[in-house]
Amino acid sequence: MTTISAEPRTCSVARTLEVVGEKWALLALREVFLGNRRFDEMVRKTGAPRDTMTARLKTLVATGILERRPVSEHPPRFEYRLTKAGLDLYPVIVSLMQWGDRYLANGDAPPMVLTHSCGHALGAVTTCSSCGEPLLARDVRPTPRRENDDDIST
Amino acid sequence: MTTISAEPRTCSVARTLEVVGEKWALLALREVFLGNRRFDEMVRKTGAPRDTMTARLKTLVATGILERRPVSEHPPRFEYRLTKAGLDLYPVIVSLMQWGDRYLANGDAPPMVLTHSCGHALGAVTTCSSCGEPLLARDVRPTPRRENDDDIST
DNA sequence: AGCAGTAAGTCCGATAACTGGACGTACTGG
DNA sequence: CCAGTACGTCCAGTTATCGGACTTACTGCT
Repeated sequence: MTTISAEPRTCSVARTLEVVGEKWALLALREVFLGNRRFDEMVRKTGAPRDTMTARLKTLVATGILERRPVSEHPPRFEYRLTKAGLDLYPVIVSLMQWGDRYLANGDAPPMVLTHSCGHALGAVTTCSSCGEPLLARDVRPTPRRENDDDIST
Repeated sequence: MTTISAEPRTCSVARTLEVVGEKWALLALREVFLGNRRFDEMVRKTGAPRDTMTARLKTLVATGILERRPVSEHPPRFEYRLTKAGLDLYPVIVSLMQWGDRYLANGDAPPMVLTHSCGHALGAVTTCSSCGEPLLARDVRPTPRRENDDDIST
């Protein structure tokens, strides 16, 4: 009875990284979140090679994170807009930024400050949706599975 | 008066991605968060080439995200443990997982469920630390700077 | 003692991806 | 007509990644 090699774990982290797990993809998204939806702008503000940006945008569109829509017919111009799925990647971007502000700042002020609509500078906290407490790694465990951990029963 | 090219924006997202902005680095971290701290285990569970894993772990250690500590002298064995900085990357991993669960599940159940110490299955919500509201991209704006946006005054 | 096995890497050659820069096309505005 | 912008594509050179074999240092079994 052959067991399918359970080894490389397929989890949602891995799946997500197949799509956005690369510097330029995430930086392109950062720009879109900042309101810059045009190809050249993304290239300039991120520093990505145009080729690479083309490729990343293509997969972001293919996965339904961005939508490429014409914004002018006659000089053919396009805009990349966030879909619902794209908007939901905001926590990823914000947590990356938050971490960088804390640990890569070299004592300088953060290079960019965001303001929340409540009027304060943004600090993001990831919380448990059930109890509302800030999320700490030590408070979280994989839920034990009914079946063998390495094998899925028929 | 030469202005430093303001073009490729240096923000904390970019800085953070220089360190963890790659699939295998994040997947290695996922494993450490799940309690697998050994080289071979990370290789097996992530599917990364051993070479690449070596390289990633090296930079994670160099940046102070992981600590490589001997766990046995005589068969020389090592363990990679999260530092404080490493633990603070938890929100990044969790948001990636969360997003994958929502958008890459194909209607299947999430491949892994986490349980929070409050007793419920983990759903993570990123909130504003000032007002506590769930964070939506549309409620956040870059804080206007005093000086020109592209130039830093002397 | 001899053999199998594990842990933690290193080394290798083939392939794939990334890179910067030049180029193409389709326009607008002066 | 010329300069400029937007949105790419094409190229050739460099770098990174990949899977697999190999090394070193042990332990445990027979």
